[in-house]
Amino acid sequence: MADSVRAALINEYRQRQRELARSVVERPLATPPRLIAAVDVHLRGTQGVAAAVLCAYPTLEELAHYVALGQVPFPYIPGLLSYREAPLCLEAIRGLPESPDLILVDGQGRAHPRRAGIACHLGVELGLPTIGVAKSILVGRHEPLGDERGSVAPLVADDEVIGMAVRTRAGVTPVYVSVGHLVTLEDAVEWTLRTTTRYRLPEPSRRAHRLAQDAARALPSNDSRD
DNA sequence: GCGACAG
DNA sequence: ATCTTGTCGC
Repeated sequence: MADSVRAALINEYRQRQRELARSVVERPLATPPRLIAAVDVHLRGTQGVAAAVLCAYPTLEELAHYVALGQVPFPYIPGLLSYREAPLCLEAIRGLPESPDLILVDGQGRAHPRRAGIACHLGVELGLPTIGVAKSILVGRHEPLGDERGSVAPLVADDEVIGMAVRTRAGVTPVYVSVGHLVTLEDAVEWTLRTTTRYRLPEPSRRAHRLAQDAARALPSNDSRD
């Protein structure tokens, strides 16, 4: 397709994100979440696998999980990840036997060029509290943070605090936490730390990651068409 | 024009 | 993310 057409489509999606960003609600979690879920996606060619895991808090015991398979409908374009991964994530979360009180999402929430990362997208679509927990930065910068678990540093872009770099474990690269929907940034950091035990990522996220990875590996094989 | 760039 | 084994280090 012509580059000009592609550029016009990209602008359309960006505009949609600006609208989505206006629907995001940042407010304190009403009650402590008892059911905490996480979602993650693994890709194999044009096929995708999304896994949602439901855990109990505070035990972090796994109560249920659901795996959704399907074709991935959109290319990876930095800033437009939602359109690639959100449909399968929604299917996976909706497949859980109970609605979670909080969802941990692999990727950014507000820490996005238009303040509309995939955690915002899923939260608004589901009407549920979500937190973005990303392994790397999409936009923004931060000062160095302490070495101990629990150290934080504000992630700033356009003179605005859009998220927080959080050391979830001593001696490991921080994760980048931001509001998805129906939480505050303080809640987001608090619940990221509360669900993280001995690894860099929260336990529900790790389980979703492995589940999606295993399911993707078991998939037919190499169809990496364009 | 030159990088940066979630997963 | 994916293509992919071993290897360095606590």
